[in-house]
Amino acid sequence: MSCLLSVIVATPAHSALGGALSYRSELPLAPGTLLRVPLGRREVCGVAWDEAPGGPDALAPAQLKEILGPLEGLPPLSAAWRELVAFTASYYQRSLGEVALAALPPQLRALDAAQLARRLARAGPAAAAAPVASRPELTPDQAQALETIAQEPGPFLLFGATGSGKTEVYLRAVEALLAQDPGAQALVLVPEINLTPQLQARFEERFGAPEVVALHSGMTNPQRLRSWLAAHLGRARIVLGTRMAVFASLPQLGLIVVDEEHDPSYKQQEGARYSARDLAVYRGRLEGAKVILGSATPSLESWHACDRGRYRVLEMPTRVGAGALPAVRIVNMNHQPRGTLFSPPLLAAIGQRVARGEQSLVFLNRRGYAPVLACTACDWRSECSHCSAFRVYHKIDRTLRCHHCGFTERVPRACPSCGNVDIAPLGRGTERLEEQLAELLGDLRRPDGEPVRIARMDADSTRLKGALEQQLAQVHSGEVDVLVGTQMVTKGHDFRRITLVAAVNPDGSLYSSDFRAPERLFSLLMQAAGRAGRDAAHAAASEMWVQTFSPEHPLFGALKRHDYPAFAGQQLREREQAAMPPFAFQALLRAEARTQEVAQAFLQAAAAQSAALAGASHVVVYSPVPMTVQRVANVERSQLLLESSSRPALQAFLAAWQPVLQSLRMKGLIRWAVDVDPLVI
DNA sequence: AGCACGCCGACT
DNA sequence: GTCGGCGTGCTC
Repeated sequence: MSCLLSVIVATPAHSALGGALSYRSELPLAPGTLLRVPLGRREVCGVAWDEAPGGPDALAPAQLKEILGPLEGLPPLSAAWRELVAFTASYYQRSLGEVALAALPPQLRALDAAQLARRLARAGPAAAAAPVASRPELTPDQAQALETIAQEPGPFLLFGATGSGKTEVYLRAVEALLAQDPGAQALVLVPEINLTPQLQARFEERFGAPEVVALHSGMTNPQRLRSWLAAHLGRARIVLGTRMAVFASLPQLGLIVVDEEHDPSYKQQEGARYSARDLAVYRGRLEGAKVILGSATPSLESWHACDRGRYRVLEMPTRVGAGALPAVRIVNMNHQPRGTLFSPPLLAAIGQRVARGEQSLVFLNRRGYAPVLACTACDWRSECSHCSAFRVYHKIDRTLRCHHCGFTERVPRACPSCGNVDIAPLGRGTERLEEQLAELLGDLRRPDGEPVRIARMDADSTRLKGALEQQLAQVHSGEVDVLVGTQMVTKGHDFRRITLVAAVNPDGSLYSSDFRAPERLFSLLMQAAGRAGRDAAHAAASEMWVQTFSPEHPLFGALKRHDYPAFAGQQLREREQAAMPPFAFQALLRAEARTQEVAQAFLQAAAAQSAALAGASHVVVYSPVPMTVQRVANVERSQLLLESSSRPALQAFLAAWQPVLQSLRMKGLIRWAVDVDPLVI
């Protein structure tokens, strides 16, 4: 007598296969069991699901196929894990199977029974806990934060200045968890792959290497499977990873840390567009695990949640070791001659640092030599033929590269349009900044009499494997005097000798149409400022320089005082008046098509059929607008904004809208997707 | 998403 | 005469 089984498999949100499929099985299998099933002419991996088979659109039992069998030796995924997946699928408008299967290591699908058995055996028994290494004395701030974490349920927002020792709080919180229950597990999320090795080293040093595993997309498939199994079997105590790790199977989860919780990288930008930070909070509640969100510049969403008493804020305003935050100098570029790159006082300040053997960091959020190349005789610009964007001039290899689609060509000798040989770079990126800085500082000498050394660090210079580590080592060893870099250099790195940080041209984002631009810029500048004066011996003389044409902007006033609460308060008041997030809830319907007309027509049709849907009276449906970069790789993109003051109303609306969207078939439409709580509009 | 089937242009 | 383009449709 065979029984019926509900199984979810990896199907995209808008195929006809939305929910679970029914199969026959000789043996009853517990929900959460991983198994292999036939699907069409393929064999795919699936997960036994909770719902009873035989829904309204069920097939007759005789039409059902038999499962191929469970993945032997793997305990089922827990009810809490399944609930997290189910919530994610429903909240972000994707299919169960897509979310569940994307959350599992890819290699799990590829292994046969024998290979899996070998992997399971190799995962080995848990090693004995290593003795805890010596630990630094806690600051009063840290001790206070940890006491509150021990006593209250959370979630907590650890609002700690750069260098205030947030990592030590994470380490001690994990320590306390393991002291209370040696079998417990902790999940630690970081925004970027780059940041995992250094944090992993600190956790391994404290808890012993076998206790800690990493989980991020930079790992090979075998490595990922190994980490995943260690977590799933309860052998690893600490899982450290990027946003994808929020779905790690952790049967004994007791604590979740989200470091740099404000970082936009926590929002997945394709497939199910989830926010790992928001899901971490949800998961904590689901599993009774404490959640710590840490940041020096929290997201306004989290700050607002503290205002409303939903999160508990833990303040750590002082830097460890009496280091002071750098003095902020705002340079009014309106008083400089037109086209000035470095104002004389900034140049002098960098010169002084070089002479003293200290390091400076010059920050510009644009890689390449120049963002546009232009003909001086006609109106030719280095446009990309596949995208509505300019190709960036990279002088190093004399190429024009599109940063959206990757299209690369040699720089033409002469203007392709009129033949004029005089084509000139417009604007500047890190390559040009490095070159110009070398000219401006060329005569300077280090204390050892050697000429000044300037280095550049961005996605281009660190593309090769090991290059990032090598360049970081050069900075740490003092080989470099002035480091030019993009956003990449402002995150997390503990540069001990840097005493000056300069943002030469941060204005661009200030007047962008994105209402989150000031929040991001403030965070970026605070983060950058945090790179300076981390060594107490030089902290007093450390400076953060900002060159701007809008010195009166309130953002800079708050930055000068290192006053995040003032900035956040001002921004939240603006957002409240304008009824914007976090005072309103948004979703986007994005469409990609062969032509802009088709993309727009799809969105128009979707909007036209929305008025009668559940929740529609509480949802504002705006008009479709082309995306900022309208065409990428010859695909036209457009989007439709939805807004509501009620999250449940928006959710109900989106759920009711889904079948309508699926029924809209349009020639030339490539794909569409819903983005709930979008970060970029 | 895969993977089929199906119906129209340039090649051995 | 076939190889192959991607449009349409199905998968318990």
